[in-house]
Amino acid sequence: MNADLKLNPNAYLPLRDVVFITLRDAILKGDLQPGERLMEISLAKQLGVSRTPIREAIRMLEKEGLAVTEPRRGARVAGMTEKDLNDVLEVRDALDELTVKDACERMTEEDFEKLDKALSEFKTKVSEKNVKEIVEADEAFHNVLYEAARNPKLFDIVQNLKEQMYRYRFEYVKELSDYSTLISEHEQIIDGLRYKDKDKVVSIMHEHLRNQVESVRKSIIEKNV
Amino acid sequence: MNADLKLNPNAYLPLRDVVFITLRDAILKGDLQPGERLMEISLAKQLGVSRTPIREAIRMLEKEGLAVTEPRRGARVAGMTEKDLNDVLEVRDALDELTVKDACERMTEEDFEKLDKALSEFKTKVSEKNVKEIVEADEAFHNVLYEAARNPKLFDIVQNLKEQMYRYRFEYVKELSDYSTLISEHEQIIDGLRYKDKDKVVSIMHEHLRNQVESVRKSIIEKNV
DNA sequence: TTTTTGTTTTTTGTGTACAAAAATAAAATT
DNA sequence: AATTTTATTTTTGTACACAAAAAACAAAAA
Repeated sequence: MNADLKLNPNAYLPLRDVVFITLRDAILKGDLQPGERLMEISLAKQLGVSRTPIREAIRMLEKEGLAVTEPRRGARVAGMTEKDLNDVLEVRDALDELTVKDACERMTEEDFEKLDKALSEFKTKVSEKNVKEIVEADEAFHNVLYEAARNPKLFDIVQNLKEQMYRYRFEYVKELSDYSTLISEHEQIIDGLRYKDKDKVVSIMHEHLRNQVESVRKSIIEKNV
Repeated sequence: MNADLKLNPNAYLPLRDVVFITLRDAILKGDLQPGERLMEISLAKQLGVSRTPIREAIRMLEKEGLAVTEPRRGARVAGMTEKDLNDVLEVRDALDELTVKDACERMTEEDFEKLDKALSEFKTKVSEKNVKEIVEADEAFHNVLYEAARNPKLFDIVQNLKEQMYRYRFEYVKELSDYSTLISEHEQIIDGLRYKDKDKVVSIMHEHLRNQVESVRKSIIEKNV
């Protein structure tokens, strides 16, 4: 029943961090399913560590919204309702707007190079039609923007929001029959940034996310029934 | 040197949570200053608990951005640069916009009653000219909005951002010679919400925050020199 | 005086033991 | 058979012990 977990052997990090990363990845990959219990002794045995680092990792997962604990009843992998997902997407939309506004003002030539590179990489992956790689390339593209915004607080929050909906990251790509709109939107974003046309970039960005929202929403309804 | 901490005796909560709340409050109140070390044994002794709950609390503080830890060197109370504060305020501005947009659509009659009440309370406190109470009333007013937005994810993030700049919460009020603009802005927000005039509410909200930003920025420059 | 080196102390990292609470299973009662 | 009661087991909550790393200090050398 339990996916057999293996410690991500990042030496030089305290055990709690290694455990945290291991558990987080297991949750994100779906090896640990929503609702599944996170039992200290069992996890400790599986990972070959004591309970102490497990507990600390659980506290961290809690704060990241990936685990929920009831006192005296232990922790579980956090689940997501459709409402939760909507809430997250709403916030993300607002922060994506901020991101591109900031990026408009702060993009360097180096950032543009990265962005161009990310776009051509994205096009390549699209032509190869491998969903997983398309998604990764899409994320890479957007991560360039998040970094170009040069606001670490913003960056952290967005990363966390992405984490919370990581399970659904394939859905919006899986659904599409052709990816030309996706590519065109990316191109338009770059264009808008080049000409520092905030209004344009913002509106494309919103449109870009709205498309995702619909497909993800459909899939979560299926999954939760 | 160290403020003597006392356990916030919230029975029925696990010790780690009690410790967490105690430490968080101490940091927010300034009893624990930025940069100050959070030493496990010392804290454990002061609070009369063992190191285990202390460690878990520290992990939680870390994730909330209130503490920073270096491996093998322990944790410190997180500090804030001017850049950090700007970053936080930028995000808050974006989320305040989302908040009032949501509130516009979702406000119930009950919410309006709460808001009216909060406003008149605010006016009372202003007339009494007690800065601390004015700030609290102001926060209460805004919290009504955050709740009226009915987006718990948004709510949590905003609360965390507020926490990070808690130290500076007095500054924008202290600076003002008269509070009439503050009151008028609150009134205009209510008006805009009543008529569901999103654009109006959003622009007032931005203006409202911009005023704060300036005073807070001034004060942080002073404090950090 | 300044730098270097070695020793001691402090502090964190990790594991384990024991107590208390909750969940589960088994027995007893209706 | 259904329900309550009582053991039993599991699991968390908390404390403590020991090892290892880092910091602080002191003594010796330049």
